[in-house]
Amino acid sequence: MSEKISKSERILDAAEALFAVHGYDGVSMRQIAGQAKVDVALANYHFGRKIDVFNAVFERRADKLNDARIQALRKCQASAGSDGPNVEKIIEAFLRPLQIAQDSPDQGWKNYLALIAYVNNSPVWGETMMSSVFDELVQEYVAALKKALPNAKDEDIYWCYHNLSGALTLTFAQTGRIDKLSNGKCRSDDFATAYGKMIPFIAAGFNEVCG
Amino acid sequence: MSEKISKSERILDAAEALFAVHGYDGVSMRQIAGQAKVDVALANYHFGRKIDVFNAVFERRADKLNDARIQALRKCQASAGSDGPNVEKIIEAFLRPLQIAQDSPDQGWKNYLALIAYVNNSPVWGETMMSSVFDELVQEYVAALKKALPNAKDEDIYWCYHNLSGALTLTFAQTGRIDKLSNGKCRSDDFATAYGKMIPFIAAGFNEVCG
DNA sequence: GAGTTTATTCAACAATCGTTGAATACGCAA
DNA sequence: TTGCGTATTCAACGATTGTTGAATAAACTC
Repeated sequence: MSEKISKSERILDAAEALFAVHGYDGVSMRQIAGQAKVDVALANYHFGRKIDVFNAVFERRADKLNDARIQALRKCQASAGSDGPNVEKIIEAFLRPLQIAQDSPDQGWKNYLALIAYVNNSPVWGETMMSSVFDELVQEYVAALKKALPNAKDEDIYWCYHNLSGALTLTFAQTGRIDKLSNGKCRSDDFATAYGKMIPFIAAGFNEVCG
Repeated sequence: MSEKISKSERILDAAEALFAVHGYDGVSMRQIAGQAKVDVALANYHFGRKIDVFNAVFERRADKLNDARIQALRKCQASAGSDGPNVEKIIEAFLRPLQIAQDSPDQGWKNYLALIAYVNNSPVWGETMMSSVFDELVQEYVAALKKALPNAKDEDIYWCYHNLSGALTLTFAQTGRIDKLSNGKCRSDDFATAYGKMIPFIAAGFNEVCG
């Protein structure tokens, strides 16, 4: 028998998977409890209200993700000269840690990224939730990008980051649309390839607009 | 007194505005009816079930949008030589018709684009709904891009389109996140500027990956 | 203006929602 | 074993959900 997972974690796993697909309002506490094989009242007991379950899911993996990305940035800064890393290296540091979602045997990571996609695109949660958890990290990356693009205006950097964020978010969502469009040549869940194409694409965009 | 709007259109307007912000499950028939100042049962009478209201909203402006984009493509193809327009012209034709959402006095257009963002990022609706309404148009643009990028592999074109679609979708969503990140220097609802930065950004990405 | 179709409202249905207070089971210290 | 705090279940609450059949109003035809 493999190691046991506590019921409170099973609740978060179930909530993560369901919220990622159906959004906050598309999931009931009973669905979560059912999928976690737990009584309805237990989620309330452990986390409080439904919105608190949602927040708990959103924050659970945030630190690990932020740490991995910060370390990737530090590493590429360390191996660069005093001018700092170029745009492509910075984008790569931003994206590659996300492959944990594909490399990890834990399907929860993929669900988590899909949840981020839902939150980031939501007019309700997009600004507040994303900012509270990811802004510090993003501003570090923006600072690195400004150093790599000394002639850029601030607003240009942010618009380019906006494009990066959008492309990334759609990847997270794993909707299957590109699979259909490309008639199977591309696969939504193939993050490695997605990032491989995205890194030079985004870097070229930054250099064009901010160069 | 200005021209009257029929109750069934008021229902669609209300549904459009609400679905765009809260998604399918975050909106009740009673909210829609309330905002449209109409009885609860009327939406059922006119459109059928709740999901049919959703579909009706999604399809209402689709033809007009597709027509405008096809015409823009035809126009830029006509003014190009026999080699066809270059990437930047094609992307511009793809994006500029969307400015109707900003130029039109009808706020509904902005709501509609936000709804598209919701659908495109949804693992539930993303593949089926988007494909049924927009695939024909997209494949026309893909064909034009292939002609402009004769050395590109098919899958590269689709991955690049994926990046374009993601950046565009996040713009549609108008979440206000870039406003906060940039400390007010960029505004989520400023589509004209967003497209102005996006066109050279995306074109450079295509040329880099598919060139 | 009578008759008929369409549009709209009213009232109500069963089902599901989030949440809670009380009851029961469990885990561990003494 | 006794006690006690935590974890979990049970049963139920009022509120809201989508939907519908019947009743009423408006628009249109002849």
